[in-house]
Amino acid sequence: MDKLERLLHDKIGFKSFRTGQRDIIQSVLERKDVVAIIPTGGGKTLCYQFPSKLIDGITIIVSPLLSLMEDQVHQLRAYGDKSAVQINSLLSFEERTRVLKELTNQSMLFISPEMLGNEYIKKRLKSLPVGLFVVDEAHCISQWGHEFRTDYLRLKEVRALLGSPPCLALTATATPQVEKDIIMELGMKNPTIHRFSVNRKNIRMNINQAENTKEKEENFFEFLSTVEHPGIIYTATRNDALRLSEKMNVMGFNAAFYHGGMTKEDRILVQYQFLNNEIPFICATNAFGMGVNKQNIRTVIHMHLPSSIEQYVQEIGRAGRDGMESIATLFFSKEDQTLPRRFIEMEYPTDKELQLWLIDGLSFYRKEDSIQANWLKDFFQIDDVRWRMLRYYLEKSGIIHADLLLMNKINSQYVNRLSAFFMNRKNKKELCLDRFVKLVKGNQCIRQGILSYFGESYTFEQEACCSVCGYLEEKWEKKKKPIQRMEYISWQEQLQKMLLPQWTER
DNA sequence: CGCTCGGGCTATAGAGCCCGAGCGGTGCCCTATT
Repeated sequence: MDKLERLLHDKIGFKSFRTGQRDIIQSVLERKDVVAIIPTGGGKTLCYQFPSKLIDGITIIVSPLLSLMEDQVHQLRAYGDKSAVQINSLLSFEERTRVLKELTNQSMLFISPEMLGNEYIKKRLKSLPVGLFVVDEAHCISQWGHEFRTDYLRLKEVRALLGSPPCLALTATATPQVEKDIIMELGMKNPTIHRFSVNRKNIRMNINQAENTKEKEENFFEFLSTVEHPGIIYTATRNDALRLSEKMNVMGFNAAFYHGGMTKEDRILVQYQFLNNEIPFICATNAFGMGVNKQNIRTVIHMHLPSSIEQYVQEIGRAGRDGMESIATLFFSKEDQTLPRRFIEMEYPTDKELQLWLIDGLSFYRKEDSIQANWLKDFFQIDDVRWRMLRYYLEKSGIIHADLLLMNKINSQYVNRLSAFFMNRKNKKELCLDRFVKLVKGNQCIRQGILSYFGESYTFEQEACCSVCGYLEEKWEKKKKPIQRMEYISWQEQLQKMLLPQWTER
């Protein structure tokens, strides 16, 4: 046991580090900026929990989801670490005030990027010594920051405001391109990169091609009777998640559904039941997964096309965290491409819209110096997500300042530049999708394709790899345990059983 | 882009077809408090 391990034992109670942890922690303790790409289940939490005990000042951990923060804080508490707190919308005003007041006694603060935009909170944090700035699930910066959650792109400013403390970015999946993006958007200087392979040897990958959607679904149900649970089935739409889970129940596979349109309570309930092995299958949109800390997921099925290889790897990575053999299968038919393409399209305003909003719409007010920025949104009824993105870029260019849209700064050249910028972003996303489609349709080894996308080479031997290399070996066939189908009970019958037991007994 | 849904038409009294409109995913935070 060396010095660092002794400290680990004293402070946390662990005897040794897992692969990669030591190097990452060492770099953090040397006060370097660090990017760590470490596979799911690799013990990311320790990489900031342990340093937070050793360095002066508080450690701020930026986290993308409320449930993730809750989970982290609870887990730390469960292991006896009471020095972690969180600030988010789940707290009442009084609670938030109290937490902010007592921050000096804490070593870790979990917070959302949006909350870090709050002036009062920034002011309070600025008055504290900040020892380490951590961004958990840092691929969100690249995946969400530029369009969907632009507060991710403001983290650089926040970090500078806090006196540029050393920064640690953690993620399980980052291509070299995403890694660059993270470094730039966090304003890191000469960061140390710790990159571990994204390969998950215990996950076999399978792609099933069908002629059309109907055939795809038939293939899916045929396949379903051969897989092990627990399993996640990803669908493109909320409606599909619901429909498929109903159909699965009729076929005797007990399944629930999950998507972002459900109430918070329902989502928590379903997730809880799945975590506790009360439901073997869950049909979900991509709302489900991040932060779902379940070790024994055996199967991840895609009934749609994720929009990039990263996204796919993130989602299949939820299988087999216990290291046991698991399977990921993607069912594909050519129609599946249209929806992700549409989603990419929908994120950005068209040239026509930009012209209408920023040139034609404002021509009326040319004599004024400025107008309220939100006038644009309200007048043209721009949807929330696109407005927030547009607003971010208008603020970045100084066209919106202190809630005011400055008339003299806007002209058609600017609008053309903005539109070219959006076009460029859109093209990039389309290329990511194209690359994935090529992988899905092609006859190259899937694992090799994925690894090369992440800048890795595939040099090792894998017993059973993917549907191209032939994972459906006899050995694997023998190992499978077919699942027990449940007797289908309609919700009407279930309700009757609960409310009128005497009826069902009769 | 491609599906689903609803309205309207036809041609006959209930149903079938066509066409256009609308929709499709991810999460923080919320008009403000200290």
